[in-house]
Amino acid sequence: MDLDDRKLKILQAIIKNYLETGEPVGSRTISKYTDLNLSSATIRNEMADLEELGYIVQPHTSAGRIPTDKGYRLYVDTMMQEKVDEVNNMRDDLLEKADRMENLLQQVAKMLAANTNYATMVTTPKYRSRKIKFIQLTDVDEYQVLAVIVLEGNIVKNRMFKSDIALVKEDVLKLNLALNTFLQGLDIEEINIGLVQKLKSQVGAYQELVSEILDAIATAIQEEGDIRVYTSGATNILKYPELSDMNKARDILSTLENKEELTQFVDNPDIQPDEKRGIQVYIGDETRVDSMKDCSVVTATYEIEEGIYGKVGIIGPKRMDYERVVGTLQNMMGQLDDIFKNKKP
Amino acid sequence: MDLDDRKLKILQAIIKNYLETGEPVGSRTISKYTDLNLSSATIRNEMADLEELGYIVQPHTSAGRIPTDKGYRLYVDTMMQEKVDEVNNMRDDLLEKADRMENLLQQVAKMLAANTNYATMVTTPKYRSRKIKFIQLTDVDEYQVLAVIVLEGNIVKNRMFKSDIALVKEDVLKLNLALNTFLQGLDIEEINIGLVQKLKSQVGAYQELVSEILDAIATAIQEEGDIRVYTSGATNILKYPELSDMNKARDILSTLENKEELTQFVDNPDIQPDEKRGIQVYIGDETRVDSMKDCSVVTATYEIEEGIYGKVGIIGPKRMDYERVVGTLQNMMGQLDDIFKNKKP
DNA sequence: TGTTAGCACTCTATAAAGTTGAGTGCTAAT
DNA sequence: ATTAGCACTCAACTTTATAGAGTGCTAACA
Repeated sequence: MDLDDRKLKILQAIIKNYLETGEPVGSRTISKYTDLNLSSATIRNEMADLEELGYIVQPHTSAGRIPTDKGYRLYVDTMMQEKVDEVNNMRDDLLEKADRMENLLQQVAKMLAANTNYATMVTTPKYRSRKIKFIQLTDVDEYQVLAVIVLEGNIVKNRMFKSDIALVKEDVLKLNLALNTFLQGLDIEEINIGLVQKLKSQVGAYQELVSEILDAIATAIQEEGDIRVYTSGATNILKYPELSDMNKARDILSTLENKEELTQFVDNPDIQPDEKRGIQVYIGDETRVDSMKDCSVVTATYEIEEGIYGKVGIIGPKRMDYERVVGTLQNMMGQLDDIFKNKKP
Repeated sequence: MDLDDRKLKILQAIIKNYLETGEPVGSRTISKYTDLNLSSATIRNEMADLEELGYIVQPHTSAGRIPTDKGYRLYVDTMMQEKVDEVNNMRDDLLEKADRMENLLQQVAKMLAANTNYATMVTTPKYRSRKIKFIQLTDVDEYQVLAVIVLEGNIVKNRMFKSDIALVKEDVLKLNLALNTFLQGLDIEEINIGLVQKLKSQVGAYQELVSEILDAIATAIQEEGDIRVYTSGATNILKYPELSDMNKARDILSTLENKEELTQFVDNPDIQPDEKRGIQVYIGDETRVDSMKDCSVVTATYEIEEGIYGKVGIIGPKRMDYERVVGTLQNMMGQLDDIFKNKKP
């Protein structure tokens, strides 16, 4: 027995219907609301076959059928016809409110959540190594100095330091110069003890301050390498009865609140032909997150420059409206591309 | 009929028991588990009185009693004996992980949530006006310039700008000087059109860049004035059956996710004698947040310097463990005080 | 006069039993 | 190969019964 055209059509009808209603779909429904013109009995026979093939199951003997993960997978891979979503003027809204990367990403999460009625996540882009572009020391007052650290890619960090000894303006300038000559263009791994010693030998009484600054630089680079995750619309999860079971809901919401587990969508082993903006669909267990075994996650990849990318994800029930979600995500990725391109005129 | 000592003791016993169990408390329970040595019948009589006085109610005829908001209020105001919570080594943990204000506050929210099993919120401190301490312009490359804006209180903001025309090093220096001479020490309201015109007349071809920078300064100051709210442990709400009703839970969680409504705890009209670190308890409707009518919120005030303060809040069911929460908060406020004091040696 | 034992009563929560209806699988006829 | 028809199943809902926690009231007691 194999999956002929009619079986495929019936399966599609079942899944479509289930996506809308969330209720098991019976043979009569399919018989009535498709143009196949088959009686419910025939549909029943076909359904029995589809069940044997593993695409659908009955929650219990006398109920209709619901799709299995395998069924959803087939649907997503071959039967879905993407809807292009009219997320009009999203870009304008985005630009208006967000002048900085972090805001932008948070805004993206928010808009997607509002648009889809699912929970959303956005990860910060993942950089490989980051080199130091330059450091600028400024004396704020007699005992305080501000260090602005600019990394490759124009990532700016600033830290305030307190010195135990009163600062002399010329010393600060000298320190600045010393730091830059030693550190400019270096990566974090390249800052070794020898270098630190050499640097310290040149700064006289300010050794302690320099230590602090070096630490700060290290953590700054480190933390820039960390992936952060923004989420939005977590409570949308509660709109879907099949996820509103108190325990499931708590687990999912915790996962969304804690965020750690979400980073695992970034490094995905299954690489995918790229014509679809890196859109990936994880169904149920495919998410590899235990609390999300009743969810699906759709992720898309945005790239801010060659090889530096992050993920945008939509988290909803398995019966989420995949077409719309994929459409919305593709649209959003387009908007983001525009923004990132426009940023370098 | 008035609230004599015995009634008070019984009320206290009822509330204590209800805080623990969350179940209506019957006369027999009180008769057995207090040292009053009264029969359940007597307790019943007293309970009837307490009900008439409005401190307790029956959810239905044949059930025990639960405290009303008025009952809780009396308890919190007069009967509670604060437990000092041993939040040991919290400070070390805090300092270790958080080198910056924002991180610190987020960390505070997280630790409190972990410690109390309730949801928590922390607001950023509320500044009055902020004056510009100095601005520092640095050319990053030929077309880009970095502006570091330092506000009074050592708040540092940085923005990157693109210039349409190639930047000349000396021009950037001049621009820097001009900006500082005009803007240093000024508040946002003091930057008027006349001043802007004068400034622009001195910067030759860079008028557009200056406009952008001024805009950025304005939004930087503005956004520093905005109160942000961090929350943590939102899902703890779901641990309490009386809040786990799907609709209540959704509403509460949304409120916590959206955060806007939470800022209203910052500006509190009821001022309070300060020996208790500004701890306030809002019971049910007192929160003035509709979705939280079944919750209580306990807030404490931290002050980073004279007049500049923010709030830390714990959100839980009405039957939250007020003693412990107040204790924990007082403790935490102590730790924060230490940290802020140590910051200026 | 305050306290208490005792009893009838109330009402929720839980369990048990009954009912309904959507949906199935199988068989026999087309 | 398709379909009408029928017996069967099972979750979901409704109804009825039962248990028990708790009350209010009364009358007796110290």
